[in-house]
Amino acid sequence: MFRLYNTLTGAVEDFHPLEDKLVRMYVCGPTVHDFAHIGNFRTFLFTDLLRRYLKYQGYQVHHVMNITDVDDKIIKKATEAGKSLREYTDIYAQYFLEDFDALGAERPEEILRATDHIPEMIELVRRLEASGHTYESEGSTYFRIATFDNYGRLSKMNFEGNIAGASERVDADEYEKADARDFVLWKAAKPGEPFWETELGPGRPGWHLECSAMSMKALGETFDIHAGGVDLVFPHHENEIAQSEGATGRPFVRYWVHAEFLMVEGQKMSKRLGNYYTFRDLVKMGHTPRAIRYLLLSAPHHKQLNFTLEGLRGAESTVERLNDFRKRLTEIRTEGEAAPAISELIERSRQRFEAALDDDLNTAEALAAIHDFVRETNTAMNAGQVTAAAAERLLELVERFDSVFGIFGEVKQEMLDSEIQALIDERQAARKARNFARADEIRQHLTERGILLEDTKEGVRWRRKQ
RNA sequence: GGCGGCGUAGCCAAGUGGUAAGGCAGAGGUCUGCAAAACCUUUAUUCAUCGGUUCGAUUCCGAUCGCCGCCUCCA
Repeated sequence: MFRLYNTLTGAVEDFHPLEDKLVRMYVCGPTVHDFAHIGNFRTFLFTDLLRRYLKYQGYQVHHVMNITDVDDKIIKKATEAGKSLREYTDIYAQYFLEDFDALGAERPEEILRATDHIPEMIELVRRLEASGHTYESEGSTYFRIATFDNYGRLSKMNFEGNIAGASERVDADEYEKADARDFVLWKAAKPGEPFWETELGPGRPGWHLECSAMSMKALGETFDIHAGGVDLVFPHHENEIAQSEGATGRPFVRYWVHAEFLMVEGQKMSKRLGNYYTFRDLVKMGHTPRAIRYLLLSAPHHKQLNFTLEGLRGAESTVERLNDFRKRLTEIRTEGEAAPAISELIERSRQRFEAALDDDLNTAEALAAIHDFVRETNTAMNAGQVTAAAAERLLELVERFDSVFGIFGEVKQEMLDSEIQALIDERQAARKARNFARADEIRQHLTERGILLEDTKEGVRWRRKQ
């Protein structure tokens, strides 16, 4: 039985979707104003693993992800760049999807952009108005928290203790709100900023409104899973619940799942500390998308993960080993029946793998099952105990494992944009060079192609000739 | 100030009231003309510190130290 930690109830629960074999899930996607960093991708790779494991278990998954393409930061940057909102966000939305693909994430069934759903958002605000949850102030429309009894249930916030700190922020806020916790549904247009002319007046949507409107449009008023990073629990997800349930009077989401923060070298990632990495930064340093994927998935989503470059180098080795293992299995030609011990190994490994993932997606334990399986299979292959017939069954299990993790094998070329592909090609050339480091002709071969090799005590290093 | 999480070998990290998964790195070995690659074996008397509960605690409780998150845009 698949069990998931539900932030709403604070407990690990058996997972039962609303509809027998269909899972409806919504993931809060990126705000596209810059390249996404690896912390962002930890969340998206986690939700990718979640959708893959649901499919592994035979569910059909309807996975929706939004792209936030309007907010203060985007407006500021687009203006600076002299581009329209759409022109500007198109660029970064495209980069995001390229990175997403390169990391081996499966595309959600629907990817929705906020600015394509203004009418749905207006409609939602109208419903909230009708049920008395809103008020208008200086052309903006706000949600009145006092009208929603369950406010704070998801984040378990103690608002009493926060009042002092909160009131200072209210004074500094540029909008007039009746209560510090009230949030904006529809922001009045400001001079020089993009706006939509609607029945609520000229303006643009509040961030929280986007997700409520799009998720309910795509998945219905009540759906199974809503996921995102932990930092969205409050206020974003709390506000989504207020908006959605305030409008429909029905439960909004059944399982709230949150991915914990990614730490970098023991600290919060920040540009100031110089530990801020985008996916492309790491690729330019010579790392492969597969290893980055492996590392980001290697710890369970409910715990903080400490990202280190040493760990990433380790992940490179691990992923290469897994890839070599699979290749080795495909090359077995020995005839004969599969030995009973092989069947036992397959069954035992599969059960351990599933038990680990059933337990709130314990990826560390599931990977341990894979590694033990790899080692035992290698030992059997060394002993000549694996026939082609056995290898075929072993490979089936590898493919089953990989349908969830996506860490064996290489990324399909067509999924990568040319810049990323060029960097990976160099990396693979370098790996070959390392394997034949003392073979002069190979060295010369690479040198002619613009890759310089230099010997260090850690092995052969490579760099591109300028 | 309010609320919450974490601290396990050089690094990443799982886990449990009964005596420490897995990966990387390191060491040894198999194979190989020598290497490389591949593969195997091995590596924490110990789980931040100090107390307490218990027959027994890394696991429960308390204190201390350290790190982190949310409360404000944020994956």
